[in-house]
Amino acid sequence: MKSLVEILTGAVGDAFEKAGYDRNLGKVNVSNRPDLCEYQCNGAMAAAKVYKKAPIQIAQSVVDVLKDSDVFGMVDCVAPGFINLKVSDKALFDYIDEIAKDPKFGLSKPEKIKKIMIDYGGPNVAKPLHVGHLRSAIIGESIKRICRFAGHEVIGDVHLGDWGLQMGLVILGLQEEKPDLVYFDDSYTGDYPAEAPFTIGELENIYPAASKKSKEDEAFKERAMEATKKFQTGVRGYRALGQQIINVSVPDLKKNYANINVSFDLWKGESDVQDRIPGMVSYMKDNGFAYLSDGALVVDVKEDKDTKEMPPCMILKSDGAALYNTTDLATILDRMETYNPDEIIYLTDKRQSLYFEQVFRCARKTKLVNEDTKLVWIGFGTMNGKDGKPFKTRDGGVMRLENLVADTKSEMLKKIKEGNRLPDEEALKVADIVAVSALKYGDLSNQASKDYIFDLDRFTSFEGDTGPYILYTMVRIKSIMAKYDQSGKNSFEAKLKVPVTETEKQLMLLLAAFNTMMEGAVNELAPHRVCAYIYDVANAFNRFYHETRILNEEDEDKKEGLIAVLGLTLKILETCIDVLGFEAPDRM
RNA sequence: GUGCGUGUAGCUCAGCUGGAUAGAGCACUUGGCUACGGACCAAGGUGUCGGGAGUUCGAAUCUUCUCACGCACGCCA
Repeated sequence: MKSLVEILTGAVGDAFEKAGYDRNLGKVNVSNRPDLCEYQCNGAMAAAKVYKKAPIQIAQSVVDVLKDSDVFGMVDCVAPGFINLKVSDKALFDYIDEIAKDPKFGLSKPEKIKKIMIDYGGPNVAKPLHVGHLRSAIIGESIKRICRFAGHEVIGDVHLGDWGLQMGLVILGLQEEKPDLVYFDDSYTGDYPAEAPFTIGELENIYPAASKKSKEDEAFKERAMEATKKFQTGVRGYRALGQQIINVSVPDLKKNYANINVSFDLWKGESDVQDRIPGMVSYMKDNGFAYLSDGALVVDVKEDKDTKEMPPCMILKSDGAALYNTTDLATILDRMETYNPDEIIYLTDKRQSLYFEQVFRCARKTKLVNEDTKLVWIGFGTMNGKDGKPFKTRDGGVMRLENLVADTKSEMLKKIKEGNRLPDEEALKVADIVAVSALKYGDLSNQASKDYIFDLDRFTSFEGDTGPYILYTMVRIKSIMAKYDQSGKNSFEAKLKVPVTETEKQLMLLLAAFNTMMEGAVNELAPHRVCAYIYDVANAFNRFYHETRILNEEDEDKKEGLIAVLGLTLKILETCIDVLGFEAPDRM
């Protein structure tokens, strides 16, 4: 369905044409001078040069044609050639009435439904999630939901780090502690126990201890690398242990992600594609893509138009071992063969920019991907503390994600209890929900590519541009609608009416722009646009609410119209926060 | 050295891809509760848009030069 600005653009385009000018000059935008008009068209100024006429004359002749249009409630032209417009109440009502009936509120289906894979999360098994994993999870989850809302087929893959040195460290650490385990007995040929030889709690201690030791003790480090190699080359006991590490880690990871409303469709990892590496490597060699350079196997990815240095993409280290690139390329191969997606989106720290450019070029050059499969990389900035440096715990360590979430939740609980509106048990549940909104909104309202400052006080505040403020507004709407229903009516059946006040119209104009906003968010994969939008909607609603008596409105017909606006506002806000990855409680 | 990114109000951030007087929030001041949730609303002032030059009717936005900071540049991920 056409957006409101498209409809208005059509009408103004017609007018340009009727007045004897190119209809493409009729592009209408939301006004940046709300004191003067709701929409504006600047085409007359662009036309001036082409038609060698004063822009104000052109604008005037277009305005003369538009005067009769019932789409506009006001048309005006101002020097040097702005065309100022207000949509008519009736036209706005007709439009909003239509989008209210559409589950997607007027967002058109995509021209082509794409199969999109999103690679985000990227946790390592055996290592607890830390704050560095937060942005990938939050932004990736939102982009997944945005694409899905748009109508695409979306698969989210966590892409576990389950193949690197951390596996060897844990295995060795465990061996030091429990050398008698059957996994370390090379002569053992029977089945390994179904139960893991460690709990998640123990696992979380083993890794940091082993990691620390490997930094201090060179011999230990070498043994860890050896253990890693034994694991990677498939020594039975080591493989079985590796599997146990995954078995114990994954449920814990799922729990932690669930805590912040993040979930994945696929729990594949680096280990799943190892079988593909030998074939892929010989394919690259056989077809002349890969060659030896300083002992390492590389593929050149430099292009003629490059102005910068572009090192080759390394496929194998000089000792013949696989590395990150190898696994990522094999993963692309696997995804193409298993899912054949139209698009693969990666979310990583922005410092990996060059790396992904190399990998993507290599995948293209070696034809691991189809020509029409898009590879998209989204690099996000660092989450910093108030001092502007990467976020740390008070004593300078790496903050575990679990602790960050817990801190946010307890801060939220404190604030909710200050409000003293809810019984303790409910307060606890609500605090969790609101805390997630605080955390996610605080992150998503910034542009992903930029660094941002994590400020717990600000994010958990009920005032200003925050998640809790948005939720507060929604809770308020719910409360009014519930009261309306108590009088025996059904708020969801209330019918929209032509707006009666200016603030109501302003709110409706914003609701009508949902589809335009969402289209932009989809095209740009930009959750922060959704945040900016709901903040505007919440503000417009609160302004409207403040000066409008709703339940006390005596004219039942008017009251029904007002309730219907509330209902639509709520539904649109709910849709928006859902794509952002959080939800609203009924009370708070 | 090469490349990429960032620089907008005291602080945290927007700025719809070239439009009118550059906007929000926080903080600060003031006003509004017999009100549907006052966790709200209204009002108040704050800017060399890092700097210079250019492109044109018009630049925070495009080009170029320059400064500051951050990041990345073959066997880590």
